[in-house]
Amino acid sequence: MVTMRDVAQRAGVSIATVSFLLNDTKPVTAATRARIEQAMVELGYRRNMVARALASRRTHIIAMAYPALEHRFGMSTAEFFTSAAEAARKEDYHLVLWPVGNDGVELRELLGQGLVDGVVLMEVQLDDPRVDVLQQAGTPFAMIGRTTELEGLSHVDIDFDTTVEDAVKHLYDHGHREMALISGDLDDPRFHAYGPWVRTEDAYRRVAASYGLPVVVLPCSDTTQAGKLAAERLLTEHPETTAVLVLNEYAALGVVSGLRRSGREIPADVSVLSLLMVPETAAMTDPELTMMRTPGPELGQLGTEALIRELEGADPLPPQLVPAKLFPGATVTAPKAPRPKASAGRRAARKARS
Amino acid sequence: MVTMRDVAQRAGVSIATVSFLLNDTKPVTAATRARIEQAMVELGYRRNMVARALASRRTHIIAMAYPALEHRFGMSTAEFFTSAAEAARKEDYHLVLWPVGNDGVELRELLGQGLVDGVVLMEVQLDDPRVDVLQQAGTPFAMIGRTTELEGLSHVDIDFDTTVEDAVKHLYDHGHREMALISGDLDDPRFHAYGPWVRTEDAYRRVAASYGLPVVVLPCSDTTQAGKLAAERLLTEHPETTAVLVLNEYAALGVVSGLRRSGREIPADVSVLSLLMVPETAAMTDPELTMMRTPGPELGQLGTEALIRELEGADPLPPQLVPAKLFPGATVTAPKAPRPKASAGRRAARKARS
DNA sequence: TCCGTAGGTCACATCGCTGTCAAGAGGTCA
DNA sequence: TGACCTCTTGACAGCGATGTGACCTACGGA
Repeated sequence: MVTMRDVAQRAGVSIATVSFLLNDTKPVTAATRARIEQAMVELGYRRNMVARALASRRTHIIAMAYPALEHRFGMSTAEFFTSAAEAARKEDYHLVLWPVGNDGVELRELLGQGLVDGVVLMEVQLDDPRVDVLQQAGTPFAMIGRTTELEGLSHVDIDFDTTVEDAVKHLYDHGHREMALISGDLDDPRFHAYGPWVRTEDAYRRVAASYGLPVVVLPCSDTTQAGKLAAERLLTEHPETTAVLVLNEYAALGVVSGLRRSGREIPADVSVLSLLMVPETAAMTDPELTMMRTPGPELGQLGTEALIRELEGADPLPPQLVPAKLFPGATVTAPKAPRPKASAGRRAARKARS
Repeated sequence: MVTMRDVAQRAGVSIATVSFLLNDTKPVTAATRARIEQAMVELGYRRNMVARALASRRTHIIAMAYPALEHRFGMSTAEFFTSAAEAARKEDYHLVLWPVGNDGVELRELLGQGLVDGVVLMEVQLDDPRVDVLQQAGTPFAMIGRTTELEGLSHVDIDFDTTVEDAVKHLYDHGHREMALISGDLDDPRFHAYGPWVRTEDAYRRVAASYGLPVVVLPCSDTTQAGKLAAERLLTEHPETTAVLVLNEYAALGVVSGLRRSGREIPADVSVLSLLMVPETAAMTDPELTMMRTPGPELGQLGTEALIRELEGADPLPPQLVPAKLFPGATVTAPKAPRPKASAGRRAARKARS
């Protein structure tokens, strides 16, 4: 293995000088620099990360802690990951995906080993034990998602309020007045405090009310199968529904099949709008789903940047909320028996909301 | 930070003794062991991986090198990853997902830094530049997939021959005689040497011929959209087809929509069988897809174990090929106009194949 | 009684790099 | 010429573990 000592020797300088050049910690004359750089090329020198980490107490590794057991690693997550990895590489960090349990035990173990400089936390719960672990360990971290208590925690998240607002507006503007939300299953212990589900459902209740709409919410877990069942239940319990919003992307696929299996045409009989989805998944149904596109790339990047700034001691990035943007597909249209335009009263109610 | 020195001091022994205990490298008296262990608990000692790595020249980190740019990280990949991570943890290794390019450049960089002990290679191409990089660097590695030249390379892979054989047999036994394979798009430069696609297509041509079936193969890339188009093309070019095998799981979803959009009932008019898929994806269509289930969990585990054995200097695990197993869904049934049972001649032809 | 052997323990060099502190080189100014 | 800077470079003490070689008991056998 070629070490710094070898390079220094060949360049006729001390290893300290090589280190200064490599880390840009002290100025080095152009001539010396040239000699060192040439020596490095000639010897094929590559700096040893482990030794560097030990000496500097910085590994330049960031772990993306992903609760692999509780959450399936789907397309959306993959998006977060790849964009985060890219952002990290730009700043000379390695981002790796680290599967950990939601309870924080494995995370504590990981931190104790001193292998990572910081952590990007995914799938954050409203009251997440992993946050305590990280704080206790004093490890810098950024959340993609957020806990209820946010005091000084750097985070980025989806702007659920705006997302839901835009989604409902889209349907409302098409003339829908009988909507339903197929939400998450908050009774499932794994998810009862899962931020995206709680926040989306809250937002929907608020927005629907402000539009003067009846509030219909059905729980549904995160599988296609569950989506099928939820769709069937919806049709029995609320046959008047003309448009349905679906929170989970896999459930959304099931809702489409479920509705169709029960004889409904999409979108002729029922419009469907998926609230958090990636284009790949939207393309899986026929017709292609209209969706709010999860801002995975943005959030992955922002979260990583926020963390790195903290690691580098730069000014912290302010927390950011990014809404999912509407991507029209072909599953939303006007309801069959068009209702009269919204009355002035309703509009007023909506304005008053604010 | 609590170091070994602190523990040693508190237990009244030298740090060497602590190290011996921790690594089980030399025997330690029960009494000494007890003292040390108590000291560790009291101080909350956790051994520093970085220092350990530097001194022992083993980081205990395994990278799963995934070509994130060329291949989408889908459900199947997630399965490989999680099962591999689990297997690694059992053997006291950390497995992390490391996104690298297919050309080997980033991989070379990663290896140079001395951060990983070994590499699990995913999505192997028939002639993979990453293999050269790994061999040059002298880094132990195991492949999930395989190159053409396998001389002494430890690997595990899907048994494409058996998988395709079983799949075709399933359809044949249902009475299908007009099949088609919607394969990978080998003209796409990213995939022209992608093992699974090449091997599956080869196997299919062989098996179909041995069954005396007409060989119909359509290229198709790995998206739902492409699957839809391929289905339409199939119906125009080979309207006689009664059963279709689909290689890529996302394409399979598209094939189902495509067929249905063209007015075909599934499975009444056309049977569909997906060749490499995970149950979650199979559940996304309606009716649920009949599939050959990708042996992701098995392969992830086997690959990791093979690598770890190599790292530990144990006897190498022999290369293993695992077939995908049939998971009946509801997309395969007998063709509408039942053909006469296979003639004796055909059966003979099949037997003769071997 | 003496020696050999094996089991336990310790001191210390080492892994490859960082970063502090000190010192050398060269220039400026009085 | 000497005092005083500034700009570069070097020596060296860590970082927290590993693992070799030496040493120090005990104990059994001759």
